[in-house]
Amino acid sequence: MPELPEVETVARGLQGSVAGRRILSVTLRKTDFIDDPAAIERELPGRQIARVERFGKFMLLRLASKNDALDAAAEDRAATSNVVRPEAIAEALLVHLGMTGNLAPHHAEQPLAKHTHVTFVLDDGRELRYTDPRRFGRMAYLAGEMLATELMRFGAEPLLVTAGEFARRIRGSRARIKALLLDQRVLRGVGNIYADESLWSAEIHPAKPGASLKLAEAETLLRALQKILRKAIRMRGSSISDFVDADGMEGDYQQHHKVYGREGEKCFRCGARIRRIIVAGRSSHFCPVCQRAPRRKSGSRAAALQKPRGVSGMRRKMKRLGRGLTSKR
DNA sequence: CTCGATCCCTGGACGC
DNA sequence: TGCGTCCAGGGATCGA
Repeated sequence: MPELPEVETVARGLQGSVAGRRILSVTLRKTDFIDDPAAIERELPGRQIARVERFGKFMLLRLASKNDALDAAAEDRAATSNVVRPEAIAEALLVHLGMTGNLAPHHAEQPLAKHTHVTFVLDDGRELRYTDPRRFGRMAYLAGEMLATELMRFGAEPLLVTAGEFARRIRGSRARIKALLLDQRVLRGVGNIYADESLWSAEIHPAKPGASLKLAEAETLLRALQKILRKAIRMRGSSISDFVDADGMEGDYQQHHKVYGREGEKCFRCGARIRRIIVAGRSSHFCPVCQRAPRRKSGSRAAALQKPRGVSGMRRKMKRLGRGLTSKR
């Protein structure tokens, strides 16, 4: 399932293989995952793909402006900047791979794979094809204000966000940390695998409320997440279902998963059996020993089992965390 | 604000 | 071999 490292891998592959190519024509088949199919049929033919970037779990196929040739100098400037300049993303095709999406170039003679819903004929004899059996993906042509507005819905880039900003976003919410990591308005790009892996690394229980994390815990979690994401990118992502990149290659990071998909197996750190529970509506894999359950609520039972609690002071935890809010917005 | 439930969708795993 | 059933999961949406 494509998350940040997988999408980054695909985007890099496409940047190398189709950037600079011109789209000659478009063929749509199933379109129920496309925002505005007519817009794609109307706007894409004749357009040049200037660059392919990742934005959270989205790929952004930036289109060269209609008339001008690619301005190499301008492209270089934009590529080395962390700031997304509005004029540099005036028009783009957004592609979200969902669970089973795949976007990759093929020779035109190659037979269409099953579930091929979109075909972009390129100017070099190849076709950029989008396949997606489950159609949980999404595709949209967006320009100008519409594009800017859409991108503003998302939170910070996990690899760029500062520890302070991350801590502010996490600790300002009472939602559980797992839910916060998956919330694309908080961070863009983190999915179930890397959320579980980073929580295990940081030894934080997935059901722990974000507001209950110490500042140091939040920093540890971010560093763990970033380290894992970088390593996963280096290994071209995780291929757990049938993920392959734009070259048809599988990733290798699934071999390094510590908890994801390891229910019942031994924790690499302490030997306890990895458990799987549902948090935020998603499977959450964790070590019940390394990642202690938060007190109160259903977690109280586990806490009581592990530590017979002091006799009387059963609920001295009235701290109430003075509502650090002011998180604006 | 946060939660759970529900829906979308298909292939793969599993049981008989 | 061939069903039928359950499940996975990102994200939108809705009611609580």
